[in-house]
Formats: sequence, structure tokens, C-alpha cells
Amino acid sequence: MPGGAPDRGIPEATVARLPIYLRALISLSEHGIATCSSEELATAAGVNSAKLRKDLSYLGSYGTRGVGYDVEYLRYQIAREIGVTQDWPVVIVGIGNLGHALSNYAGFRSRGFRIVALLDSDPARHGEQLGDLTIRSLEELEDLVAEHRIAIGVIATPAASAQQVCDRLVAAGVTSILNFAPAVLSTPDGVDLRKVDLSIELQILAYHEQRKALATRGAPRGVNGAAVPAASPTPAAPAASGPPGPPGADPRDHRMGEPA
Amino acid sequence: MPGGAPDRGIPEATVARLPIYLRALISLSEHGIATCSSEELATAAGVNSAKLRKDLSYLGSYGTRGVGYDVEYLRYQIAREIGVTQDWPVVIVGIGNLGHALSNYAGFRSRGFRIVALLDSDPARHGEQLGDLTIRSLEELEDLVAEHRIAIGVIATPAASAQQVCDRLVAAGVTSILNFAPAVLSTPDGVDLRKVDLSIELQILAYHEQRKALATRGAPRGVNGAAVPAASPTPAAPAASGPPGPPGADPRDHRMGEPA
DNA sequence: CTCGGTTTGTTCTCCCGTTCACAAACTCCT
DNA sequence: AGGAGTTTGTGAACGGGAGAACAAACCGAG
Repeated sequence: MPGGAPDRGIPEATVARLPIYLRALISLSEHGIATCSSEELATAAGVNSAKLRKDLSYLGSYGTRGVGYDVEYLRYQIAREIGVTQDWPVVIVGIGNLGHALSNYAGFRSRGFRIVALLDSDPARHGEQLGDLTIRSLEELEDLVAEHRIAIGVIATPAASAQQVCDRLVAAGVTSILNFAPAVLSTPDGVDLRKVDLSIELQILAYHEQRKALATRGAPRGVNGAAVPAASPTPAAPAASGPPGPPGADPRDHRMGEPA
Repeated sequence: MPGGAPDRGIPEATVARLPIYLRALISLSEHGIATCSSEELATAAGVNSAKLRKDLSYLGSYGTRGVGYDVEYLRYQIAREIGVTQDWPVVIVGIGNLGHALSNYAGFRSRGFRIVALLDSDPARHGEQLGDLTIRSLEELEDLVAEHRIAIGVIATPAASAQQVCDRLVAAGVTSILNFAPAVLSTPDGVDLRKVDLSIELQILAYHEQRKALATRGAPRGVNGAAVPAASPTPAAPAASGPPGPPGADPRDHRMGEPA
């Protein structure tokens, strides 16, 4: 039993939910609600109340039995635990469509993140004004990171240059990277890396959507009648994206040999 | 063990990785590589080779012992399993900065997703041309979903209107939703919902960053969020906002509560 | 045909995360 | 002051995923 400080080792799954709780608490606070039960907060956050209580218990015993949680108090405690009571300077590399959107995203600044630099490799973009920031050359990366003591970098470049940019960020001293490029990046130990891949999210939805369509049809699955590429190095074209039509038959074959 | 067709119940964690494998296979294919081992593919995907093999085993026994996997063959099998051999019409609601970026995102079309409608509630935006699409009124949502048989919707609106848009999408027949709005949405059973929250990802990084900064300082505890590099402007301790102050004085509290 | 080398598919174990259920603790009312 | 009613915090059971290890299966050489 912790007589004093709560254990600093917070499970990763819990850490991932703390920002959701924080957002829910801010919302409650803005609605003038001063106190809430674990059940109410859990509902607002979209999780189970038992899970919420266990998550909060990792932070300490904030909250009062028989009453619930003081919204402002808990909000501050979570914010402090996450670190958003501090000011985090951030650099965004790659100011395409996505980088553009990210630099304007209001949710960053309101959570303690301050975008201090926008970098792009395209000289044609240098000098372009975005809000109160100017797009600068990638060559200034190292100086800017050092000058502003930037610890967090966002990669929004094409996949081809993502690893290169990542390496430069790490070399310059960035120790946390958020990657939007559709590429697998590798970083040395001590550097945290998270990724957001928009098309992967859609593909996961597509998988479940396909299963649902299959279930309601009751019929065995079927895609367009394209032939399955053979198991030999034959560059067949499996794309075959056609107009929405009735599904054809599918050879549900997965054996690749015959038993001896 | 399954003597016949592979079990249709693929673990969620595996489903989430299949698009990564697919991307890695496409990359290998474009480099002219016809065959690869689980070790190579696992490296390209950034995962453990044992995990990769187990994941693939849920799909069936594609692959040849002693040889490896045929890149084109496996690529097609995964694409079919995910459902990206089909054509998925998608509607995007909320064409702000993010919606704008999403509508231009090349990764969607190349994965079988076809954006067929851009909707926004702001009349000033209606008629605006984005690529080969025109921003239309939200009032056309129901008709468009029915006409194109849209099953997947993307919400990129502000948080305040997200649930309302979500409800309309569901009512119109959409059964899979990707939510970018920073809000917790609720959907009826049978409707899949995934969320991408940009600021949450940064907050998770901030947590680890804070821990790293704390560890290098050697101060295990007792340091409030102010003793960090750079200048932290305003920790913004929430002044007791009203009668219900923080509950009883907490021993590990720093400066929050006034002694009752 | 047989043997050695290689790689997959699977099994087993361990660990993390989720959920249930309940004692402890606090408030309010009498 | 005491009891009834709530609500938190936590111990314990449960389920799923991750990783290591191994047997089965395939290719090629002699």
C-alpha cells in the first residue's frame, strides 16, 4: 500500500485514456458541473466505470467516497500527470495538406502544445505565412530544435522521406515523434514514436464492413471474379476494382500442395 | 487445426496489423521482390516475425515452408481479407482544414476508398470545388448515402456537431464511421466506430516526455511541473471556483486545496 | 532416393488489461 | 450521535495477445 506517492508506473493503456478523461472533465467544467461520480465521468468518456476508477487509482486517491470527484481538482491532477500544465514546443515537418491542417488545429494549443516551427523541403513554400508562423527550410531544423529546446516533432511528409526526417529530428535532439507518414519508422531507444495512419483506420473499418455485408447476405463471400495469383512468381494483377456489382464466386483455397 | 476454411474470427489486434503488412507487401512488390521470408516481411512491417506468422496463420496457410511467401499472392490474399479489393464509397462531413486534407489524401483512393461526397453545414462553402468534387449541403446527406450505397462515413466536424452528424449518418444507413472530432460518440450496435484524435496522441507523447525529463533530472518525486527546461509560463492552477473546493487536504497535494 | 538446411505453422507459457465484486469510507438524515 | 445510503478504491478472477520454442514440411544436392 502506498503510504505516500502513487506508483509512477502507469500502464500504457491507462495513459492512453487519461487525455480522454481530461477532455471529459474540461467539458463538464465548462458546463458548470463541479462534482461528478465515476459513473458519470465514465459515461462522458465512453468507458466502463470500473475501468475509469482503476485508471484513476494509478494516479492516487483523488476523489471522495460517497461523493465522487471534484471536477476542477481531478482535472488539474490529470493534466499535471500527463504534463499538459507545461508548455511543449513542437515542430511540424512537411507542410502539405495534412501539415497545413495540423498547424491550424486548435486542439493543440489549448492542450499546452505550441507549434514553434513549420518546416518543408520544398523551397517554393519557404516564406509562406500560415497563421503567425512562416514556413522555413528544413536546413534550419537543427538550429530551431536547439534554440527552442523542442522535444516533440511531428512528421507529415510523404512516406519516402519520413525516415530521413525522423533521423534528423532524433539527431537534433527530439525525443518524441508523432508520425503521420504511411511508413514504418525506426528510432533508437529512448525516443518515443507514435503513428497515425489514416488509411489504415479506414481499412480496419472496411474489414468489419465486409464481414457485416457477408453476414447479412448469408451467402459465402465473394469478390470480383478476378483470378487469384498463383503461388509462383507470376505478377498477376489482383486489383480489379470494378463497379458495384454482384459478388462472384471465390475459390476458398488455401492449400498449396497435396498430401504425400 | 482447421482442416478446412480458416476461422473467420480474426483477432482485432491482428486485423489492425493486416493493413501494415499489406503496405509492406506493396512496397516489396514495387521493388520487384517476388518472394520474402516472414523475417523480412516482419522487419519491413516493424513487428516480430513470430507475431507476423501467427497473424497470417489466421488467414490460412499461404506461404511455403522452407521458402517463404510469394509477395503477389500474399498481397492479394490480405487485400481480399481486408476488403480493399472492393470499391468503398466514402462520404466526408465537415470540410474544414482537416476535411480538406482528407479529401486530398492520396492514400485513400489507392486503397480502394473512393470519396464520393464532401458535405459541410456552412452555406458559404457550398459549391466550392475540391479536386473533382464539389462541397455540398449537409441536407443532401441522406440522398447521397442512399444513391451511392455509402457504408463508410468520415466525421471531421467540430466536436459540438459531431454526435448530431453521427446520428444522421447512422440513420441514413452508414454502418462504419471514422471520427476525427474530439468528442466521444455513441452509435447503436452494428455500427462500427473508430476514432482518431490528434491531440490525444500528442498528450501521450507528452506524458512519456515528462517522465523522461524527470528521470534524467534524477528527481523521483516532489517536482512540480515547473522545473523543466525552457520556461513554463503558467501552470494555471485552477483557483477554487466556487463553494465546493477540493476535498479534504491531501497529503500529496502541492498547492491546490485550501484547508477546509 | 535420401539427407541436410531452411522456413512456416502451431503450441505453450507468460503477462497485460479488463471486469466483477466487495470492503472501506464518506455524507446526510433522524 | 448513529444508522442508512452512496460511491470510491482494490483484490481477484478472467480473457486475449505477445513471445519463445519446436515439429512439420519443403527445396536442392549428391
